Amino acid sequence: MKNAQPEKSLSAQIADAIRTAIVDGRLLVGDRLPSEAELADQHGVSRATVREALKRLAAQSLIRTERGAFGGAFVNHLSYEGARAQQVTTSTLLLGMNAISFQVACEARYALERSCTALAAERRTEALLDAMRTEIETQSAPDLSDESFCASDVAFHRALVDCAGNEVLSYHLAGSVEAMQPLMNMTTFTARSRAEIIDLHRAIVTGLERRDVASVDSALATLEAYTITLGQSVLKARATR
Amino acid sequence: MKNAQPEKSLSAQIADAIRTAIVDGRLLVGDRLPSEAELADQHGVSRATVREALKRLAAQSLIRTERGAFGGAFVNHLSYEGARAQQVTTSTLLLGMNAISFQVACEARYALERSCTALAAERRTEALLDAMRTEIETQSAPDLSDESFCASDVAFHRALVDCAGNEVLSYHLAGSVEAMQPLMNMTTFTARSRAEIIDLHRAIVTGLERRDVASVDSALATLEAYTITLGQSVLKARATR
DNA sequence: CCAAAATAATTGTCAGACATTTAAATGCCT
DNA sequence: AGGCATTTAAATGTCTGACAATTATTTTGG
Repeated sequence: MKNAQPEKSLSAQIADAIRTAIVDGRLLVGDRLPSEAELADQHGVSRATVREALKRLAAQSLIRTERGAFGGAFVNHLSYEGARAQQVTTSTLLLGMNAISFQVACEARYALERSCTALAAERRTEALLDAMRTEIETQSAPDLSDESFCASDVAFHRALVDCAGNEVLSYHLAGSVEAMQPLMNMTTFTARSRAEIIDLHRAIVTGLERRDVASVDSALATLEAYTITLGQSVLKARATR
Repeated sequence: MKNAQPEKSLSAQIADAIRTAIVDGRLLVGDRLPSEAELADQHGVSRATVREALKRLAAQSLIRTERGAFGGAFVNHLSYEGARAQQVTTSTLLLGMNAISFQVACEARYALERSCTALAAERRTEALLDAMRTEIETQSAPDLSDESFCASDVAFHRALVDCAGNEVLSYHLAGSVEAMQPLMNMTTFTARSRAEIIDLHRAIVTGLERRDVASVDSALATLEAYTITLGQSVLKARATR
């Protein structure tokens, strides 16, 4: 295995070195890196170059910097929330830049979401079911804006994946589903289609209450099919306009 | 909604401004940003500060820089590969830092992977089935190292998710599954356990050939259960040592 | 003993310089 | 006119040295 790119910038090389040290565990969460001046000495470069390297790492949330005496750069604790937020921005950008068809995105979204149904039916808690019921209430308000409806929809599905009681699964699913939300939001919702969606949400909650995996799964499948037809009719309307 | 942190560093503020411009579509893929000197003028800061901002964006693969006349910073095209690589490093770090139990990770991994079975059975191609058969051959070599066995295992599962024929789904699943690989690799494989795993891989391929969703799904479920027992026995062996 | 002030360490920012890279413009020779 | 070598200009990459701002610690004064 050869070195591939010996012509990378110094700041990138230094960032890579530190990143590797963190990933390999030579630097642990909370550890303080040497000061910028020391790092500059160690690597034989100027402080400006070290700073650019540190900014790269900060952009990935791998480190944070604190000012003042005994400040410096510290290895960050990466939280689920932080990691998810990063994943969402990356995925959202990816989908936005690659002209994904609505149907493909929709298929992926529901395929992913359905991976939690079995666990969710088994482990759902009253608290999460209540959260889902509350969102259904919200969605039923007649004068709700499209944005608010979508936001509540996201919250509903978020609660659904949390029902699986597996934080790793929640992290991946919430990130994937949320990243696709901008594509999902292409559709505008009529009162008729909202009613349809809310009915399916009710079916999901009922299925979870009864621990009936099949009915939850089929409600999600119906929701997927319905969302795709909604999307297609929106596209058709735009084409003939 | 208030501004939360008006005391963010200038380089972070400038990075945010440019990032927002990219995400909002005011800067398109391939567009060239103003030169560092121009950006410094526009924002009323020094070139060093602008450079730190640009390095932050480069770390997220949002831009790339080219040297020379008519070089500069260009908005990047985010590829599936690039996005997946970023997702894997973030997720790997997250899991490594949060002391995830083997069982929880395993459960999440297989739950996610099973989300592609229905589509995979429907759409599998001969090319991908062949790729999976080839990996099974590789895994059957008696003098294979544990690392090579794991690598082939990843390739096998990668081909499986690709069978679903949905690039968005492949992206999310491949990233999620790959991120959990380090945790999966805790286990060491005896000849006996390898044979067991290979048998299940064969069952998966056979199921896909016959477009038999249920048998693929049950093979994955068995594989999950077997992997968990393997992990537990490894833990037990370590505890009593 | 406590509070205020000085101190020191460290990051954040700036200004200017030089090195390096690269595409385009120029000039020269055939 | 056309092709090849050279020069030029625009840009990023790096270095140096300085100062500002922040903050934990130490010192000082009452």
